[in-house]
Amino acid sequence: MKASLKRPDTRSAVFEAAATAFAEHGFDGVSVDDIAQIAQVNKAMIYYHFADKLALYRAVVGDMLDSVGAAVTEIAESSTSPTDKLDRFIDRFVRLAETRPWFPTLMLREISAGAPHLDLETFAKIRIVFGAFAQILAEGQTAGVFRSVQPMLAYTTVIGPLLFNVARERMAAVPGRRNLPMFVDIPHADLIAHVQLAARRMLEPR
Amino acid sequence: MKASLKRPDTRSAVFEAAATAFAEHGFDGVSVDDIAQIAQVNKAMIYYHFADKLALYRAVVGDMLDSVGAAVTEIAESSTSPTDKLDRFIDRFVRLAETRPWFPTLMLREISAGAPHLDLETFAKIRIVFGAFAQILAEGQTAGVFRSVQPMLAYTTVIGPLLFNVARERMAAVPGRRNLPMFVDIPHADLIAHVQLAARRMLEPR
DNA sequence: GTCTATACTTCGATAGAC
DNA sequence: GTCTATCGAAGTATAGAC
Repeated sequence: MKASLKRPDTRSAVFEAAATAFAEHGFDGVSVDDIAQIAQVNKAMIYYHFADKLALYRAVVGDMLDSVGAAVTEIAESSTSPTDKLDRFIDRFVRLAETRPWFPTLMLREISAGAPHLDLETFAKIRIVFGAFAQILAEGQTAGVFRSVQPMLAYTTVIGPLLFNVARERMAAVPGRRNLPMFVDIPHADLIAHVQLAARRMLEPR
Repeated sequence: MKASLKRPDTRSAVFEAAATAFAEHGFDGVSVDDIAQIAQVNKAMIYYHFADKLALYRAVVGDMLDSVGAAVTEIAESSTSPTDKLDRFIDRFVRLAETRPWFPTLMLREISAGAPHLDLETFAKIRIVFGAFAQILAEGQTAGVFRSVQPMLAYTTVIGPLLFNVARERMAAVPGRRNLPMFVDIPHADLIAHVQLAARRMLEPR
């Protein structure tokens, strides 16, 4: 008995192929033909499951942001000290980036370009991530363990170094650059410890 | 008497048009036709002055890096305290970004993409910028006013937030996003003061 | 749901006249 | 140095058979 010609997982095959390809080469750098080839799917099927290239892209970004938002919200609402929550926020961010390497890469590319492919719906998801951070910050300020800072400046100080390091690792991945002193290998444990320390000192009340 | 048909400034017109356009839309997002139109120059003239699109791009990036490298090297070699040099490094970086808005934007885009358009010659210029920072750091460590840190981690902590904020400002520039809480206006003076404070605290020996 | 074929557009680059 | 015209490749999207 022959198996059904239907492939119920066509959509997810397209989805995963798009996620990795977009992260690697950006929105403009990936053609729909590329995605079809990676997913082992006919190109017309992509247009059957998604309205167009942009809708597919937004689906990928939105899905990632939902995961990250849920993860950091859980940390913000857990029952430890604000300082510990901050440490865990940083740690979780780096660990998520290890599990889904395309997530920080894709987001970094997008925001560096001025986020031309994101709509307000996507920004609402981003806001949840920032909101979790701001919640931790406010809790610490109320408790008197954090000083008063503009939340976005504090967020910038934490996320900026993490994203910059993602970019550094990506640049180092190109053959022939490994020996450049800029691209020394920095273990993620060191990165996490350093950002945690810098964040804690930044927020110390004096 | 008719003026000469020659336009000795054709090359620089192309150069400036390319700089702003590449920063705004990235390498792939700008066509040679676009540059020709902005510069009010015939497209074939671009290929007369530059080998190809990539060579033009690298010329733009290289020129910017030369300027920044010279500026920060001057600071590193000046005769003030390491702490003051660090403050001035941060201040100068933001001020240069104001004078030539396309510089940080373009660099951020490029490194976010994994720097696929940069060659080793360009990395040598980048290294000069990082080298100036590392020199300030080492001087402070020798003097005992800075703690021991991996230079690239320290650099990341300073540059990361600055570049992240550039991206934030660019995203906020799109109509309809201004009212989003993520995109509150942060005066550059506040940004500078905040990063200076965070950097100083990060490097405090304890 | 799946595939082939193709219409339509944009882009990088060059040939060759002046 | 300057310009016109154009080639050839690549990309998005759709029409329409099965």
